Amino acid sequence: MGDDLSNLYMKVWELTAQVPYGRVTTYGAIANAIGSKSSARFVGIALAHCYLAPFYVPAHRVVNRNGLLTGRHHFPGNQMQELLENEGIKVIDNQVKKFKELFWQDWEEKQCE
DNA sequence: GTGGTGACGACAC
DNA sequence: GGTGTCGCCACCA
Repeated sequence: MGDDLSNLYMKVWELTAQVPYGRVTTYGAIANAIGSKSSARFVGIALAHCYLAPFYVPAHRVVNRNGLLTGRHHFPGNQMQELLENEGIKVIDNQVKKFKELFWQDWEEKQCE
């Protein structure tokens, strides 16, 4: 594939884009899905470059293991929280309410090999 | 080619 | 149970 962008970044973006409306996921879950479970940091970096993705990446649905909106500082103002609340997700004290219930990790197993 | 960095996670104390 | 520390792997200067 002649992808100019790194395949790892692309994986993170695709997995993030698979998160359905009103659901959230974690960096570790994505890291585990791309095969680098120990590199949850890399997921955050990939989302930080989500503007490079050729499609819309709901990065606001990705929070840390504690359900905290650690990445909201990278959004203009409190857009991240507004987007989550717009989807019916209650955010209190920068933390997703009922995060454990809204947590979603049912990645589509796209086995092409 | 090397060093530093980063939207985190797990473990130790 | 909170805090501190290390690890981790790809990107950027």
